[in-house]
Amino acid sequence: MFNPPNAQSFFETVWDIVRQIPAGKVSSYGQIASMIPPDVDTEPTRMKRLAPRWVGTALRKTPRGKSIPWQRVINSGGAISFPAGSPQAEEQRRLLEMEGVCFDQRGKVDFARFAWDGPDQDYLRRKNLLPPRLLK
DNA sequence: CGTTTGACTACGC
DNA sequence: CGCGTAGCCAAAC
Repeated sequence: MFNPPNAQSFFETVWDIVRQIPAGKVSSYGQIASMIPPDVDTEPTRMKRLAPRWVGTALRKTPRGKSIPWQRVINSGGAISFPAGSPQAEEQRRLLEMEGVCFDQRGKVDFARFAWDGPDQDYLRRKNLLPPRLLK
């Protein structure tokens, strides 16, 4: 997906994309990853399962105080990826509910209602990004 | 400097 | 459906 020298720019790309997600909507690690062009050296098939994990890595290093809505990224199953009951999971859920995002009884978000469509075309072109894969 | 640890996902039971 | 797991490799210890 990216070589060590590119890690920082990859992280910043992730943070910038996450900043585009409006309140009340959610994205997934995989959806963010699907917008970032792969390295020319890397096999597309191989990066497929790799990329979302790096999005998680990038998000773990999210700088505080830069108003990045990290809480709006959840996993492909519609659930929060922090361990259930952990302080971080509860914080994320609280922030999302405050924005109007609902969780069902199993703790999942309905993508049909709350999935983010991705940034506008202009942003994609400006940043040289790919159209995101749509969330189910 | 070797080992462990992930804010993931697709896929097979 | 839900659950377990392989793949992956830079960070964090």
